Amino acid sequence: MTELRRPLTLRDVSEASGVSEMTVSRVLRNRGDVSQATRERVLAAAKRLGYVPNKIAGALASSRVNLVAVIIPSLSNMVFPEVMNGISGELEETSLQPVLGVTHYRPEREEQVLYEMLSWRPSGVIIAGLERTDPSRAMLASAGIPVVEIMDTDGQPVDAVVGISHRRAGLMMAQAIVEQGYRRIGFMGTKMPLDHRARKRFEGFTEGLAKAGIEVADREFYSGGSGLAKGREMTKAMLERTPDLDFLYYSNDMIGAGGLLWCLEQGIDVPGKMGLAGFNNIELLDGLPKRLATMDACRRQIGEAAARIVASRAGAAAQGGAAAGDAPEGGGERVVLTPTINVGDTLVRV
Amino acid sequence: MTELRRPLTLRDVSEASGVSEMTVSRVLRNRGDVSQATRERVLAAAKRLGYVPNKIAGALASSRVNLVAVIIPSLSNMVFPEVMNGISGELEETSLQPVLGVTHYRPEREEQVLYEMLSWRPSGVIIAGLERTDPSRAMLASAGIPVVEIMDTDGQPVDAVVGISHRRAGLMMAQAIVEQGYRRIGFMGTKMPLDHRARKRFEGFTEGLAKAGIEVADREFYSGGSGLAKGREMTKAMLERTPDLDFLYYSNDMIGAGGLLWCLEQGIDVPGKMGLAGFNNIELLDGLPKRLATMDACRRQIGEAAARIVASRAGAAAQGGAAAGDAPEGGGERVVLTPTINVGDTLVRV
DNA sequence: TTGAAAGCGCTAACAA
DNA sequence: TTGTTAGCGCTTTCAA
Repeated sequence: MTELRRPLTLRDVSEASGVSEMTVSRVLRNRGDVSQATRERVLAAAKRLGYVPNKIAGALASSRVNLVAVIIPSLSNMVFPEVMNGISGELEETSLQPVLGVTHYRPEREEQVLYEMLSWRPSGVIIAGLERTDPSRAMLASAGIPVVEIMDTDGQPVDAVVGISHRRAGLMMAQAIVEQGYRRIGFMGTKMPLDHRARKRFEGFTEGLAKAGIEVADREFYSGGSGLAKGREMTKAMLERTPDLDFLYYSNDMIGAGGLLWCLEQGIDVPGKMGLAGFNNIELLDGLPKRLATMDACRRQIGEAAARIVASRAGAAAQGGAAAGDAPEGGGERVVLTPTINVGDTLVRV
Repeated sequence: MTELRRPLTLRDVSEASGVSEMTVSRVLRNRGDVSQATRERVLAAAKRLGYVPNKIAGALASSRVNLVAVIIPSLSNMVFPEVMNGISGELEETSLQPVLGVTHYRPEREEQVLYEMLSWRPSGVIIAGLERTDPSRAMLASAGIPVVEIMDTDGQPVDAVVGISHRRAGLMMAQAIVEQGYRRIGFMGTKMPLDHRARKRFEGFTEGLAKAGIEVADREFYSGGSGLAKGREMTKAMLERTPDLDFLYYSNDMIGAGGLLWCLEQGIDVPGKMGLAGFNNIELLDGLPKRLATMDACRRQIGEAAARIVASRAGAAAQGGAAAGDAPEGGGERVVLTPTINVGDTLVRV
């Protein structure tokens, strides 16, 4: 194998195969009519040389980039990998490729990441949440590409939106809890300014309780990883502080699972004396001694629906539908999924 | 806000500010000397218009791309998000950006992803594992950029490598187990052809046992997600089949945790009658009723070290060190980290 | 400190 | 079916 001094170009393949650059380009992209004989010669030459096309040049020339920017707050959160899987699963059918950016829940970081990704002129953006800085919103609005905001539908999207209403999710859970006769309810969750969706669930939750004339009896907020251990600690602390609670609502399954394990160890009668519920329906729950009640946030479906929107609009644009920037090109799709309660073993008293 | 018909270019900023394109470019990249007055006019115009530079054109012109391709098998695996965090943490100090590709443990998918990413001419590649198809290896070898293979050091890298010896990890665990007097040992793990690192740990493990004249008494392999539930099922099945086992070694913490929960529910004396160990030292373990013995795979450190190698070499190249393709440019770094056993509560008999 | 010209590697559009 | 020409938006290089 010869050591190369520089990356190969189309011209190298052209010379090696005795076919014009243009025709080589056609062969490699499967565009236009090329005779079988020529095609084979080109392919053979490209393979022999180990040619890898330069998408940068291609993208500049064609002003077409098969990238979709996906911007999420975190990878550690369990939630997002599954959304990602939905997105990539759906995009595999197309020529689009997801490119991931992570913001760590920091708005200014989101701004940077967005700027960075938009400067690659992707074919679309899928971005978590609806809350963002004005500059971020302005960038999205003027990018001239499909923008899908995901996870949450409580707010004003820039363009399309796919998600669930977290407010409604909280409200539904409150109703289910009240229906089961629980009255002294404690809440544990992440510090709110960071996590808007958790905040909205909490707001919906208190609203739901209020309808039954109930207030949250105790609450605690934490920051840092959503671990089992955190759930244990907080649960212990809360029950020592407010021993007469009969229900614990957690803003995510991970801390909920920690709380559940702690309660079971203490020999607390679950769900007889104490009910528990989390949020997200993570796979983990299936393996616990009792299944924590929770709510399915439709993560995979959200990813899939978002990807479909981008793919269909990007496809239409590529096939020469509306000109770039031609006003809201049919856009503004609004997909509101309905989360379902998974009662598990910790909500319904038998 | 005026609706735009096309993406803004440098020329637009140039016209709006009355400064040449070249000088605008200098301002926006902080290169070369520009008077304070000019700089301010340009910046103001760019901001007012909402200009976002086109990196595609920039990259083509400068043949410099601030992207690092990161290729991993899965996002669901717990392991990789933390490696990713290590990588992005380290790259935040530089101008490099990680771009993620996921292979789902499929070699042919790896080949595609690699081809796709290399066609964007990234400044480096960080890729999990050492086992890959010949075409993949060829692409990496001839890309003319730093390549860091991570996680595993048992094998022949293309260029640099950062990781642990999984063979040695398995062997160490075997020794620790034997030292504690366990003799009837069962193994549970993923189906091997998929997961080379799990395979190597298993090989090292059997080798370690063999040194003590012991063989694995029972084994079971599964495919599909590494869930708590899987660990429960398998553990139950194995202990019904081979009731006299006194130790269970799991190829990952998740199934190990499931097994542990099951054993505790059954009232099995852990670690007196039955020891257990997993692999990875995931955060989850801290919240279990007993902490599963495990091994720290140095995930974050691996990500950091890999990113440092890419950053330092990419930096050197950009500053005009060796010409591209100039033979192994100082490369071939080899970072072998040493995993440590975390004995938890399930390995050491008191 | 600023500007003008050339060209990065590819593809669109048109010609043969 | 194949080839030619121009140019995508920026940066490099060189001149002023």
